Amino acid sequence: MTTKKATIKDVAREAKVSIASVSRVLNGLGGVTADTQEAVRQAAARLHYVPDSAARSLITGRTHTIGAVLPDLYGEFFSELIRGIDLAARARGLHLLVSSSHDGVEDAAAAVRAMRGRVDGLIVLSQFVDQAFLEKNLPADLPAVLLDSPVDNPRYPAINIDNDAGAQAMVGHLLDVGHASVAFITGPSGNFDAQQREKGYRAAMAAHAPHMPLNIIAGDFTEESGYRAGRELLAQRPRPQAVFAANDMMAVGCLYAFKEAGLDVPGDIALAGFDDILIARYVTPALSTVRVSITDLGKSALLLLTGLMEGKAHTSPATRTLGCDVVVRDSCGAHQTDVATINPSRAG
Amino acid sequence: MTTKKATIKDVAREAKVSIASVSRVLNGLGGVTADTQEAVRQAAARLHYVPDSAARSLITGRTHTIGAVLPDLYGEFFSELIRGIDLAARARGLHLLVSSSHDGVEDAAAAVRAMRGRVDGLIVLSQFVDQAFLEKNLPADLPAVLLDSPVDNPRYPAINIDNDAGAQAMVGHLLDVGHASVAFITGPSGNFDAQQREKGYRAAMAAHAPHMPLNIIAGDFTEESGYRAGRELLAQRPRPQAVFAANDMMAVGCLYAFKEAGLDVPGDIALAGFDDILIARYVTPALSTVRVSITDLGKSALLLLTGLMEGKAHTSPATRTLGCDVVVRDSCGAHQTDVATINPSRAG
DNA sequence: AGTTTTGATGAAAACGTTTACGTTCCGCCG
DNA sequence: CGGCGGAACGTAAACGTTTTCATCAAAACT
Repeated sequence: MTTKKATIKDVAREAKVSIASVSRVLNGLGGVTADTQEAVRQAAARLHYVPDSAARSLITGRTHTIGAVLPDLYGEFFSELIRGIDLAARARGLHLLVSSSHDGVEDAAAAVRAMRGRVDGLIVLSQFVDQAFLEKNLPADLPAVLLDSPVDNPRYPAINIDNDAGAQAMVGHLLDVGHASVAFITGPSGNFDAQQREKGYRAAMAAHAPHMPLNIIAGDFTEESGYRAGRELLAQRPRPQAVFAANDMMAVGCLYAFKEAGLDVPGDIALAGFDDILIARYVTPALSTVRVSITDLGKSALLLLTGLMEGKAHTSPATRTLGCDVVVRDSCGAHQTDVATINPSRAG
Repeated sequence: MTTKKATIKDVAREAKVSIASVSRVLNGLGGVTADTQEAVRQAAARLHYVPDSAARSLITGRTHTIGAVLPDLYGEFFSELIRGIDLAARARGLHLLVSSSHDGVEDAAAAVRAMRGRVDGLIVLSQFVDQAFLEKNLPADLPAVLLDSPVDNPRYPAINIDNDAGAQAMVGHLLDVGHASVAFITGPSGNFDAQQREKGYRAAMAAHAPHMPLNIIAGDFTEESGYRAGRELLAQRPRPQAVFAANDMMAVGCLYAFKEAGLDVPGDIALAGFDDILIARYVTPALSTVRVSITDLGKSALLLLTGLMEGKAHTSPATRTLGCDVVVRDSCGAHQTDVATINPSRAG
């Protein structure tokens, strides 16, 4: 019973062949007779041999690992994203190195640099990442794809959620159902998603209700800020007939403000959010929202990345867009439950 | 402008010293004059030198990476767990390699084996993992800690959630509040958590209501199974006064079955779950449940693992237990909202 | 039968580090 | 003044692979 770990040499000795042949067999390179194959396989099994990945990486220059740099793992969004990435990575035999929980530019930079040499490619989602950041911290030879980023550069392909179209569709829906005045609760000012959703709100209002004044309240994506925004809206005279929050958590906060005031949703005031987080289905009334398939986002990112890694560098456009679906539940006052696909330009 | 990545040799040449000195400076090993230090530092900066981690791992045998093997990333539990692990790992300068989404024994075995050589330590959470599995797939020299596992062996320290005490406390609470008959919805039969929660239910009933017959319905942790169990319970005569589901998702499913039947919760029937998932707070009525700090679980696991990696092999007991808190909300019929710490034996 | 082609195999170089071991130099003590 | 110890630094071995190249036998041609 050997307690040391077996190396390729041990297998070679055990199988009475050279290390080259062992390597050939185990990597399926061919040029080996069936007999030696068998001998090597058995020897390897007998010794419980597992190739040392460090040595392999050193010589091949590949790690079979991809890295994911994320701002924080908190909440459903990131867990779903990682899950999507991991699922797709596993299917292609790749490992996943995650690095999250950094809340400053320096933190993010360190995370990206630490990936150097450990991964074959990188998926980056961070509001701190812009063109300059990448040029400074990203090794030139490391393929990377950006998520949810305003950077538009062929060297760094990006996948974005179609926030604009999603928001437009939802606002359009609210207006269609008969709510004349629609208020909007924004996300944090620096957030790219939040900006685009606001843009969509403005565009939809301009298109469908050009005569109505815009009604925009500041929020920061937290439930708490949604609650505050809700109270603010309640104080308005006349009260808006519908409220569209830039994300679901704020919509939920808003809902609690309305409930607290004794209002009936959607009877007295309609409400809608964005993201379709799990909770949306479970609050009362169930929240109408805009769904984005986060798992798909992760999957698309990985696929795009592996494409890059395999050398098809500039065949694809710099930026892709992932469509959203309006999910009509009870909170918006349209009585059927239905899913309408808004933007069919799904990436992948 | 060199397009190739710089190696230690390039730095040595640039600084006009030997590679050994470069290594010494960059690793802070001492035995170098201030002059050479400075020269090396500058050369390294000039060339944007970053040590190759594969080469380093090969010679040192350390990767500065720890691996997490999980069954699936779906749901809040795993996202919180990973977050806890990542947070603690980052604080100690360790990277995190995750491997999830495997649903068979073979899958799990492959995942564990693939970690060989890539990580310095392993955190494993999988219902497929038992003593034999570990002996077969885990390299003898790889430190590992188990999560939520029945294995009790000093070689594989484990951290478990105190499901038993948590379940006992909740059932005790339900009885205390005045619900004479408490039914229980089980989890999947193979699941360790589920088994322990059932054990807790039985123990609490035996202790507080020895005359009452046990009322156990099968479930599998899904919302759907909770719904079915709820309908089954509704058909019982007499109807139980309270229902304790082995996890929150089933409790939610159950809640919908009750609502559908027009029952008032907790007026007509009380309800409680286990896990304190995010949704628990948002359903109506808010769900009473047993909270376990999953982030702490991840953190404790990582701390225990680093302890192992640093050689303190057998100083700690084989199994630790992480306490739970009963969270009283509206669904159980006790009117105050309150958190009571049940088991103060927190690991860490 | 002689020559070429083919295919299997092994020897050895290479990857970029860390580190054990020499070497050199200098100051110090006896 | 000779030897000795220690600090600074360089040389080279080692880590475990993959891969190129040479070798060799056998099969395939002429």
